[in-house]
Amino acid sequence: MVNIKDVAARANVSVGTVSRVLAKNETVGKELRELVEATIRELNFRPSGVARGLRRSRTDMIGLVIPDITNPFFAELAKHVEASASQAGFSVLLSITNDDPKIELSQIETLLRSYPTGLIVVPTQFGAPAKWQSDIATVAVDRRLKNYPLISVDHYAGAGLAAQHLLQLGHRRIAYIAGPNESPVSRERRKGFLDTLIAAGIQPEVVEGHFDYQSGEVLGKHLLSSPEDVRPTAIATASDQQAIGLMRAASDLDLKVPDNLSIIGFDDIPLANLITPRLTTISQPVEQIAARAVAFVIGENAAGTNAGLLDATLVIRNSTAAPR
Amino acid sequence: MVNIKDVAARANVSVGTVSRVLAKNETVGKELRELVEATIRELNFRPSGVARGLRRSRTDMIGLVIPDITNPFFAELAKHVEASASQAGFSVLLSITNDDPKIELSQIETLLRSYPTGLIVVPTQFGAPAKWQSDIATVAVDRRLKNYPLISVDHYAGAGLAAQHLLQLGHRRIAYIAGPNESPVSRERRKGFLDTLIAAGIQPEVVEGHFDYQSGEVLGKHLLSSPEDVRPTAIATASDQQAIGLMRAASDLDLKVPDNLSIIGFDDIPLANLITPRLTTISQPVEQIAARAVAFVIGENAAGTNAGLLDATLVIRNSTAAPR
DNA sequence: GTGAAAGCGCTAACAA
DNA sequence: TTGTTAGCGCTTTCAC
Repeated sequence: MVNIKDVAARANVSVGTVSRVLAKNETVGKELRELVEATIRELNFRPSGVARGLRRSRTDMIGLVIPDITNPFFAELAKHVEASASQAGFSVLLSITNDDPKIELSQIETLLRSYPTGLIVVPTQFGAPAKWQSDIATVAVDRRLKNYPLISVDHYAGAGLAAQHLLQLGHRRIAYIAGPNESPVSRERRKGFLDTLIAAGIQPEVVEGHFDYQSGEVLGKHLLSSPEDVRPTAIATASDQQAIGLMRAASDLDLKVPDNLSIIGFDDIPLANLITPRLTTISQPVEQIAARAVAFVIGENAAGTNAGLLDATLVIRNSTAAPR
Repeated sequence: MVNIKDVAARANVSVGTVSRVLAKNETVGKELRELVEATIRELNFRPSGVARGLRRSRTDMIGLVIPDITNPFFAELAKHVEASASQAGFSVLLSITNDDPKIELSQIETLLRSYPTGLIVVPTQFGAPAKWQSDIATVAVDRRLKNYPLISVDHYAGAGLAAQHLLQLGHRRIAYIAGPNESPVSRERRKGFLDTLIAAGIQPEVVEGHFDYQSGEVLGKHLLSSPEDVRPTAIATASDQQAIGLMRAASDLDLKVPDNLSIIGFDDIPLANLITPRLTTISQPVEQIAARAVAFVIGENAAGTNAGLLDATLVIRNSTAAPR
């Protein structure tokens, strides 16, 4: 492989000069700069990020640690993190924890060996606080992690939006399919939903499961099995995946959505807009979350782009309507 | 940060010995080895992968280059690649090309700066052959890339399986929703499907679009708009996403699946098993593909685990039935 | 504005 | 079996 020395020799300059050109250092004279640039192209010189990283004790990489890349929300997050990162000249090291704290720990230990500039992590939902530590810039996304700054949608307020929407449509028999109670995110969404409803004098039935399709279907069947006069006219879920599972349950029971049942989800995954009927849901600003997380860890967090809670928005589509 | 020298000093051994312990080199005496291991733990020593990489001209990373992480098939692939890689002690550098050859080129150039041990790439579908080059182990997945070994399902035979299934159910008026004709994968699937049908004396109607939900829906509406006596009783698609879009089209036209229309997809994405009705489809051995790709680039390709075409399997679920 | 040179933390070749 | 040491390819002082 051709290295910086080859380039220097070929261009009859010192390696220092080549390095300065690489760094877009302004102090290099115009002629020399152009000569060096030409030589770089001519020799097809590809600077070693590894040597650079060793010297600077920091590579142009950011570690992204997520529980599950097949979850559409995290896939979306990864997509935008990668886009922001590569925009800024950084590579992303992907690590998948499967929501297992043990794996999270060892994965992060491995990541740290590469001297990344920063770490963006969606922590595992359960279990003890992670016990790794390092002094590199770290930000938590979606879920709280120790004292690291958190970038996330406002789950509480977002769920409140969903409740309000159902209320405004005139629903009174409302049920809620929650996520696991051990998950803080799940608790916040649930509380946001319930608080709003209770403030309106309504006490919804709440069932609890996982965030996945399966849970939505199973719990949905349960909720919808009651006699028509007590059966909920609207069900909100803690995730779009649950909502989609719920739709399936409704269809199995010959219930028309939204005629016989209104459904509202949470997350606004791409699929939400593709199923029939299109799902009314609470949208997370994923792209913004990703951009902020990246900006934060690479130190570009200008004032105003700090960590913090971002607003969710209500996206009204075809799965909700007034009760009949 | 504590380094190998600190460990050596603390344990009163040479750095060479520490390095050998790190490398699990058997030639280190038991006592010394244990002493060093204890010291490593005591000092919380985390060896620098960067220094190691520089010295060896190769890091314990593999680059994964895919068009779109939000595509369920690629997400699944990424998941298993990450699992296999971290199993073997490798990190994965994720790169997303958005199916843009320009981006692919620059992303790969960036990846190469990190001296990865290997590259697993799902090349962009269209455009000229990529013009980057390097001497590190590279394998193409799903789609052909120059002369690199290809690991992929047998698209042609897989599509043939779908055709056979429809034939066996008794369908005669069959249509096919293909992927873009510029995509070799798309062409193989289409040819596999058509060849089988034509051999049975049937000439299906073929429409062409993209691999996404949208295309399935739009093209499906078109196919299903013909009068009932000429309308296809079964439609196969080049992807599950198209099949799901097609289901939506059918539902909009009040056609029951599989009573009035049989649908068979391709890929077996997780969602295929969750929608209503569950989708009959051709399953790709994604996990196996990922494992082989990783084994190949890290040089563990023992005889028998070579690159090559893997078998697709027919997964019969509820979206196909005999015509009425 | 440019060159010279030290050194980042490891590995591997060689010596003992 | 263990120690010593050169050097991987860069960046960054320090001179000039």
